Amino acid sequence: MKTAIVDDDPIVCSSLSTIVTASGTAEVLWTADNGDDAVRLYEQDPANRPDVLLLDIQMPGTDGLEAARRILQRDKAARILFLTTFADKSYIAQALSLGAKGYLIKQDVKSVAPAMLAVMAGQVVLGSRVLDTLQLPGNEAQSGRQQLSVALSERERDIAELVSQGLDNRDIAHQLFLSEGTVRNRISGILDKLGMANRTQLAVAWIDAQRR
Amino acid sequence: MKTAIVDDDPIVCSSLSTIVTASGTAEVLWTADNGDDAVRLYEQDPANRPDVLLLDIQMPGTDGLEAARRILQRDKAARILFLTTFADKSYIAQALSLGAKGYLIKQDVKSVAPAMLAVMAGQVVLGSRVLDTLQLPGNEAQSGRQQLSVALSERERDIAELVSQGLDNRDIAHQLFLSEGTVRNRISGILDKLGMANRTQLAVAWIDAQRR
DNA sequence: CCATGACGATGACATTTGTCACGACTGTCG
DNA sequence: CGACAGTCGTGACAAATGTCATCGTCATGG
Repeated sequence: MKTAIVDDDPIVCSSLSTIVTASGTAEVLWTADNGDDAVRLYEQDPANRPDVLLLDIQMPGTDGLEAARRILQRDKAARILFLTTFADKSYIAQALSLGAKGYLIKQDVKSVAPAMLAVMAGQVVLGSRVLDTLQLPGNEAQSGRQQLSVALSERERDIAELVSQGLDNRDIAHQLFLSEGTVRNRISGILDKLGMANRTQLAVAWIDAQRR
Repeated sequence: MKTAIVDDDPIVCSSLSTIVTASGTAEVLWTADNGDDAVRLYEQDPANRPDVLLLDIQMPGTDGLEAARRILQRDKAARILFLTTFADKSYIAQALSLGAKGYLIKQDVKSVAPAMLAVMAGQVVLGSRVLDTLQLPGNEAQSGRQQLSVALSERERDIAELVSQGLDNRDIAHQLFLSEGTVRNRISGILDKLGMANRTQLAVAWIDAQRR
């Protein structure tokens, strides 16, 4: 199987390459660190396209969603597997409505190879936490628009930052002049938005996201 | 004030430089990414030595403790401020018995500048969690030797790894074929060894440590 | 042999964390 | 104006987490 990797973090790119290659799952045709390059490289040689494209969402400039949009416009058969840090409801909704073949969380790297195989086999793959994030029943109301709130509000980011420093709720409340209950509620909201199960996951993902 | 920074992670080096410089606390004379270079650079120009040396402990080759030992051997007046990831009891004990002027945890970067000022003023600075790690009463018994158990056992590392992936105790227990109670105990032990307060701190520090 | 330490387990306990259901205030936008 | 979103607060409750004391096995090394 042939693949290509798009991620603005060179560390992620190379470790993904290693994993994919070492597992014998696929050969890596090329990598890119931004959406524009990705689109260009994908269009370049129609005869030698990746079977599955691993695509990060958060990138400077043209992001993964936009890149996917453009690629799918030309090649309806493109198999795109999003591999990103957050299980943001808005991102997931957009990715899937675009026609992506999968949405994985960077957290569990080991699942990349099997996911690629599944995608090759025509399946759609969602990371464990991704599915939980979406409420399965028909998303009535809310027509087609989805301005849910990509990412977090400023206050939420403040709190996420402190969580990622290992502070407990009491300390966070003290530092932000809030009640402990509010902090708990805020964090609960953040976890819900990002499809995470606990503060540790938030801390880990947050650090990963900041390190850009 | 003049300073120098020693850390094997270039990202840490540069961000520390930025912080120290931007805060107007000190100018950075040089940086090094290993103990040997640090000793060499320190000895090089006795007339233009850093007032405070920021020193990481975990580095390939000659580590921070060894470097400090050698530097202090020649210059008893050297002011060394350890800045490292773990509040490991053994590390702290060694650092302080060597005559270091401080021991900070990388976690809270903002405290670096004030700590340097305090050290310049002749004080010894310990990060908040560092002090808690040491039992204040006379450490009777155990003479001078300290082979506590630098770092963690293999099993403990297994668990730390899973914690840093955001798994909860139940999942960790399941994945390692342990009881949940054992997992709790193991984590409790790890936190104690490293002077940390909760799993989130462990996760954050662990990721930081692995990213080398 | 015996001490030691890593490993695993249990049960009890206190604390922290996460959820839920509320109410209230604010500023913005159609 | 009303709808709405973001913010902050409370109280109650369930679940997860961390700590302790205590026990047993096993391997290793003096």
